[in-house]
Amino acid sequence: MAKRLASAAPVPLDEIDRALIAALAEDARRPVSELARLVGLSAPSTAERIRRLESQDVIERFTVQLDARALGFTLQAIVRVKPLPGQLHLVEDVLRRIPEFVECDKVTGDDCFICRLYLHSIEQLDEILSKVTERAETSTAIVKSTPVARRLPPLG
Amino acid sequence: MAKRLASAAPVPLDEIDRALIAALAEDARRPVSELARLVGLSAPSTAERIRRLESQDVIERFTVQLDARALGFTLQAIVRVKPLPGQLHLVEDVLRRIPEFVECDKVTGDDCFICRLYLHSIEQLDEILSKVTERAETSTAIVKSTPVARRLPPLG
DNA sequence: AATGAAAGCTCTTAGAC
DNA sequence: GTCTAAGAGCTTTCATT
Repeated sequence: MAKRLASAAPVPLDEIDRALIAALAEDARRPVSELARLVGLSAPSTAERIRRLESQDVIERFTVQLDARALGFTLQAIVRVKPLPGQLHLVEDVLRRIPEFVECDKVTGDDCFICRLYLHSIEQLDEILSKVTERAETSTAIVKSTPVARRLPPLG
Repeated sequence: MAKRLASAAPVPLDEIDRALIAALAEDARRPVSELARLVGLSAPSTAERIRRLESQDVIERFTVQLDARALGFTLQAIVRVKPLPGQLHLVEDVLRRIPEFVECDKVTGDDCFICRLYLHSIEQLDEILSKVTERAETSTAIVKSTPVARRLPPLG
């Protein structure tokens, strides 16, 4: 399965590709036969399109989206992390190793990292951030609601 | 399929549930028979566990993770958005309607919204933010790398 | 690239522990 | 809550257009 170069031009998608991706985004476990009906192709063609989208790296993977609340994570926070001088790599390692940080980006500007943190309670915030504050300044915002939950970007 | 109450106690997961979720997170399209082998149960029991995790809302959905770069989104930005007085609801609507905002949280503190924005080019940043800046102050950080890509929270 | 038909798997249901 | 067994349904292969 030939891997696409990171620098290559965008993969062009047709209407059927877009419909297929939308159907898979809704429920990735739908049988190929059902997907085929939805996009108006035969099952073999549909299966081949899915394989093609995977080998072109348009589809990274099929995965499961969990509900943080059902798992007892009653709070979410967005934490901005600004490492103290000389602590950049250590801070990155610390963030990686704390599993409650479910997402973390290194960004331009004053705050070096922006991270999403899942919490069982507000008390847990201090507990977790204490592992970071020896090496970085942090600034925490508690999530009150999520007007846009993770969604697909525009496909065309 | 009885829906779980949002306020209910966390759903307790056993080792098999955790293995099953991990296997589905890696590849949500794996056949039940393969999942069954991986977790050491029969196919019918495995299928029933998946249904149970869905009806308990632990599993929100099975979905597809796309590669933004293969789609031509060469840049990602994190934008903090602080609505001007009286513009809060309108700003929220604007963010929702711009599909390049793939995620958006309303948070405590001075910046009301924190959003993730996919971009085809740096020129597109101004283009998109101009729809917001009439109604809000924005502060943009460009993503340089992603030390922690979206991952599962701790399950146990 | 897409299709239909058929072989081979996979899923689900049923019934029992 | 789990299992086996068997029928129903799905996926894949391949020859064809």
